[in-house]
Amino acid sequence: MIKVVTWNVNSVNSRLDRLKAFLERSAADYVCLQELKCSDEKFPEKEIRDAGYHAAFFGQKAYNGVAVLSRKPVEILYKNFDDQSSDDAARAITVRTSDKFDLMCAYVPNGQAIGSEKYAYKLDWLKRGKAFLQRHWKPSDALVVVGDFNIAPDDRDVYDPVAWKEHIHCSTGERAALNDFISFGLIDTLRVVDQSPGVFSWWDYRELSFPRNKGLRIDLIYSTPSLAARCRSVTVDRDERRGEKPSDHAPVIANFDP
DNA sequence: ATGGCAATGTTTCATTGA
Repeated sequence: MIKVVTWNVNSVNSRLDRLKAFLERSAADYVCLQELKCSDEKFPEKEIRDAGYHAAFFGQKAYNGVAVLSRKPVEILYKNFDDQSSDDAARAITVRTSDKFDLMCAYVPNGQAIGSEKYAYKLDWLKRGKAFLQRHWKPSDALVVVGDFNIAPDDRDVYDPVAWKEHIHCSTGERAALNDFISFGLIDTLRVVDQSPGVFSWWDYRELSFPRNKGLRIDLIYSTPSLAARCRSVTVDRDERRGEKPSDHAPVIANFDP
């Protein structure tokens, strides 16, 4: 099996002990991280190497930052998108693996509030992301696109769809932008293997949201059809949300036939 | 309707997250 993980760690340095324990216990082949919250200089490259992983990273002071950790070395293809827009946020890194697929790790903008400047930036980011995919890949290629999309794809992915109706992460505009992004030719691997509602990947730190399972599924693993056909399971590691100093996101893990 | 929690840097508050 090829095990691919996406996890918003909410500061890689603050989560370093947990990350090392996760690598040990999951034995994942590829771990895509978002919200490193550190510059490249402060990325814990040595400790990750000591844990048996290579690291392709694209950091930023205080905010954002993405990385792909891997058992085998990868080739970095792109940081962010190779378009003409000016990006001051480190939100995407794409690598070529030696397992015959390319892998993009994305941290989609939060969007803050519907109608805000940041909301427009979020929709535009996804539009630029689709154009980026179209420039470099075809749906018949082997491509995995994972990350914190900051959008719950449909109401099964929301603990209280009525309360969240037309709120940030669930709005019609965001869902349309996400559907347009994946219309490149991407499939939500979780929905290949599991149709059930209530599979969440994020729970607010506040209000005892995790014990009450008041969550959202916003951390997603997409792939092109050839790989989706080889997807055998997609699970959320809820244990990672328990105990001392968890991230507010849990890792999402997909297993593909080799 | 509001805030509640956590991390970072601008640090004992402001900003951002979702």
